[in-house]
Amino acid sequence: MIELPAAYANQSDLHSYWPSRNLRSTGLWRSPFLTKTEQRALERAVTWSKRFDPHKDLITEAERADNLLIVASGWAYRYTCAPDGGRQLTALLVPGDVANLDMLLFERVAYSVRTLTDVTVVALPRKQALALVDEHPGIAHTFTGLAMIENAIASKWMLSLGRRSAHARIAHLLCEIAIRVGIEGENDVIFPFPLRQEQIGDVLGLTNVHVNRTVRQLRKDGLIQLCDRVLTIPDVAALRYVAGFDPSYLHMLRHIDAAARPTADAA
Amino acid sequence: MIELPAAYANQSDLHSYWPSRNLRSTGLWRSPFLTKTEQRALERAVTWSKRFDPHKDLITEAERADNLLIVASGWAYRYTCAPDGGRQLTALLVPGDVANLDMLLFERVAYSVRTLTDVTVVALPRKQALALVDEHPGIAHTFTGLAMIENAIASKWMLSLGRRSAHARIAHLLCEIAIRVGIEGENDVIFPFPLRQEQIGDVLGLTNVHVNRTVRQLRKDGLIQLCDRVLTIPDVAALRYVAGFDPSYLHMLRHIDAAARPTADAA
DNA sequence: CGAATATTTGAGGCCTATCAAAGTGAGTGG
DNA sequence: CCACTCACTTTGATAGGCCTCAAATATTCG
Repeated sequence: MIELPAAYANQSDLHSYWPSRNLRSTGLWRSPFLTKTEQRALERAVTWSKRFDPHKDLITEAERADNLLIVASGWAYRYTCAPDGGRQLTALLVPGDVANLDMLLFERVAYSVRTLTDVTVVALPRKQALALVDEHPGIAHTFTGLAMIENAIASKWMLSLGRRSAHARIAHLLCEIAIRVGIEGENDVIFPFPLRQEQIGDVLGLTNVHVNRTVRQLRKDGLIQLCDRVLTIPDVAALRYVAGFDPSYLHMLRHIDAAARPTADAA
Repeated sequence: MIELPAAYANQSDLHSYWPSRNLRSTGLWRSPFLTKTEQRALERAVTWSKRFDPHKDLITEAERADNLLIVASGWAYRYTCAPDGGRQLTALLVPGDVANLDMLLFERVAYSVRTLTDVTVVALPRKQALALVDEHPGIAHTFTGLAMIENAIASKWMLSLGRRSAHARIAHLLCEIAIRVGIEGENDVIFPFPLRQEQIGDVLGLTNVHVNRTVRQLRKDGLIQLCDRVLTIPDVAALRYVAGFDPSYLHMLRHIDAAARPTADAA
C-alpha cells in the first residue's frame, strides 16, 4: 500500500474526500460569480441530501428528473450506452459538480449517472432552483458557467477520442483529473484515483485490455504509478508532454471579464 | 446534378439557405423561452452583421472574443487541433446556432470557428448580451438551453467517437444533421450537405480515405446518396437503424416543464 | 476463506491508418 | 474552347493499433 501525504491522513475513506475545496479549479465551490448572499441562498434551498454506495445509479436515462443534484463528496460519472451495448462515459463528476444541470430546462435527461465511490448528493427541486436563477444573477451565471466548462471539457474529450493515441488519451485524462481535483505541484503528485481500468476505457473509447497494456507501458516509462486506486505522477510536465495537455481550458472561469463579476451584494 | 425539391428552387446559393426557419428543431429561432418582446430586444441589440466566404476563420483559438456571434445563414464549425496536427471538429453550426456562447463568461475561447459555406454572422457585444441576459429571463434561459443542447449533442458525438463503427458514426451524423436542419419525412429525404469527406472524418475521428470507403459502402447498400454536396436518404428509418439513432435528444427543448416557459410578456 | 471482481498476459485478427497515385470536377486564363 | 491548376474523391497496397477471445493471476469483500 502506497503512503499518502499527510493531507489525507485523518480521512477514513480514501475515495470520498479531497484535501481542500479551496484548491479546486472547477465546480460550484469555485464559482467567481457568487456573492455571499447567493451562496447562502443556494445552501438554504437544499431540501435533502443523501449518501449513495459506490456503483449505484443516481439517475437513469429517460427517467423524470425533478431535482438538481449536486455532488457534495465522492466521485460519479455520466454515461450513455449504444444500442449494441457499448458504453461511453460523457462526464466525470467530482465534488462541486452538478450531476444533471440540464434538468433545469429539460424534464428528462438523455443519460444516466452512476457513483464511483461513496457519494453524498445534495438536492434542489427544479422549481426552487429556477427561482434562484431568476432572482440571483450570480447563480444564473454560475450554472451557465458550469455548463460551459462542461462543454470545454467535452471538447477535449472529443479531441482525445477522435485524434489521440491510447497513450496520449490516458495521459490527458490523468492530467485533467489532477487539476479538477485541486492538485498542484510539479513532482511526485499523488492522489486517490477511484476509476477502474474498464471505466478509463469507457471514458476514452478503449477496451479494458488495451487500457491495461497502455497503463502498464506508461508505468514502465516512469510516467505514472497507478495501484490500489492511488495515482502518482512523478513528473507532471513529462506527462503533460505526452498528453499534449494545456490546462488553460480548465481555468477559464478565473479569466472572466470584470463585467460578469458580482460587484455588489444584492439583498 | 441531382434535382432538388421545390423548396430550394428559387435559392441562388444551394449551401447558404434552408427551406424554412420554422422547421428547425434546435437553435435560437426555435427557443420556446423567448417572448415577442425578448425577440425584438435581441434583434435590436445586434450591432453588425457580416458575410464571410467559405473556409474562413470567424474565430481563432486563444484570440480575445468580444462579440457574441450568431450564425444567421450558412454552415460553420468549431474545431480544435492536437499538438501533432490532428484536427477534431467539436461542433457543427447551422443557422440559428451561436458560434461562441462561452464568450459570455470567458474572455478567450479554446477553439476556432471556421465557415463551411458562405456565412452571414450577426454580432452582439458582450456587454449588451450580458445586459439582455440580466434583464430578460427568457433570453437567459435561451442561452442556457443552447449550451445544454450543445452538451447533449457533444455527448452523442463522444458515444460515436468512442464506441461506434465507422458506418454507424457516419450514419448517426447524417441523421443528426437531417433533424437539426429541419428536415422531416421518412422517404427520399433530400437536402444540401456542404461537408467534405475530410471534414466528416474530422468530426468522426476517421481519415478521409476511410470516410470515402465507408460512404461508398453506405451508398452501395442503398442507405444514402451523397454527391455534388447533396445528400439523399431514401429510407430514414433504415439509416437510423444502422446508426442506432434516437432523435429525442434534439427535441428536449420541446418538452420543458411548464414552469420554465414564459408566461407573460414583460415590458 | 471462498466467490466475485479486477488486473494481467497471450495469441490471432480486423478495422482503420498510412502512403501513394490515379481519376474527377470546377474554375482560370490563354 | 481548350490547356492547366487546384481541390476533392476514388482506388490500391501495406501496416499497425486496438479489439476479441481466452485464461491465469491478483484483489476485494462478505
